[in-house]
Amino acid sequence: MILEKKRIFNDFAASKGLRSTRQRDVILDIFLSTRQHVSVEELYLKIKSSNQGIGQATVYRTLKLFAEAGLAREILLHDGQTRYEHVVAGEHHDHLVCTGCNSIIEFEDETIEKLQNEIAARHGFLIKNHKMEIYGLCATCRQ
Amino acid sequence: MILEKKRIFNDFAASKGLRSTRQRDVILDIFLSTRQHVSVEELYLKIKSSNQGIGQATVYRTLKLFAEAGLAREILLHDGQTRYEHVVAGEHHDHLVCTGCNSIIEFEDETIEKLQNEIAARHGFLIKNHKMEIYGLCATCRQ
DNA sequence: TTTATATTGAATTTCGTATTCAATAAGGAG
DNA sequence: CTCCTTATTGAATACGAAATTCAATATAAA
Repeated sequence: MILEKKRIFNDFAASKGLRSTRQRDVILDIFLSTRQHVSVEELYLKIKSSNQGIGQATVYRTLKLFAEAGLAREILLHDGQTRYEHVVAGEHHDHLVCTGCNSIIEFEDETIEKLQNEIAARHGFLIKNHKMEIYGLCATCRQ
Repeated sequence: MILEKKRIFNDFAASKGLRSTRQRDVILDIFLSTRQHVSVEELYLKIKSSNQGIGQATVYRTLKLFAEAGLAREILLHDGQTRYEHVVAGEHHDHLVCTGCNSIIEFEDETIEKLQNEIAARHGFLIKNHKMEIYGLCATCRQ
C-alpha cells in the first residue's frame, strides 16, 4: 500500500523529470502516516517536531505535487485551510462534516456515483473527480 | 420573488435588531440581479460601476449577512475566491464545474438528495446543508 | 569531476478577507 | 423635532494562508 504509493510518486517524478530528494521522501512518509484530511500546517508541524529541517514552502510545494501525481486531493472546508486527503485508486468517499465539533465522517455510496455519471453523461460532461460534503450535526453534537 | 427575498432579509434584520441602510438595500438589489455564483469582487465592481459609493468592507459584511439570513450560500471552488449563490427555498442544486473554461452547469437530482438523507440517518447525522461539485470538462472543452 | 539545472528554505510578497476606529446615520425616547 | 444611544460605514490597516523570490545547495547526467 505505502510502497505502491511511493512507486506512483516515483513514476510521476520520473515522467516529469523531477529529482528525488530527502525532503520529498520525508514528506511523503509522514503524509502517508497521517489520518485523512491533514492541513498543510498540521503536516508541517508534524515534520518539524520530528526534527527534520524542512521548510514550510517545501511542504506546500510538495503537497501540490502529490495532488498532481494523484496521491492526494485538495479539499476546501469553510475554515480557510486547505486540507489534503489520501486518494485510494478505484475508491471514492465523501464527507459528513459536523459543524459542532468539526469531525469528519467518511462514507461511500455506489448509487450516488452511478447517478453522477448519468448526470454528467446527460450534459456531455467528462468527469475528472468530484466531491460532496454534507454539513450538519453529528450524533453526539445534536443531543 | 425578489420582493419575497427582500421580505426575508427584512424579517431577519428585524429579528437581529439590525438597522436598515441604503447600502444594504443597494447590495441586496444588485445581488438579486446577478447570475449565480458571484464572487465578492465581482459584486463590488458591479456596485462601484453603478456609481454608488459603497465600500468593499460593507460588501463583504453584507454578503455574510445574506448567508446568515438564508438568502445566499457561500461556495468554495478552487480559485481562492469565495462565491455566493442564490438560495431558493425548497430547492437545491449542485454543480458541474468545467476545469477547461470555468463554466458552471447546475443540476438537481432528487434521488441523490434522498440517498444523502438515508446516509445521514444511518450515521445519526442531522443535515443542515450540503454541496456537491463534479469537476471535469464540459461538452465544448472536451472536444 | 565537472557542469547544468532542479530544489530548497528563509524571507518576502501576494491576495482574499477581516478588523479597527473615527465619522456618520438610524431610530427610539422624550 | 431634538436628543441620545448605538449600529453602520469605509478608508486604512491587519491578518493569514499560500505563492514566490533568490542565493545557496543538491542532484544527476556527461
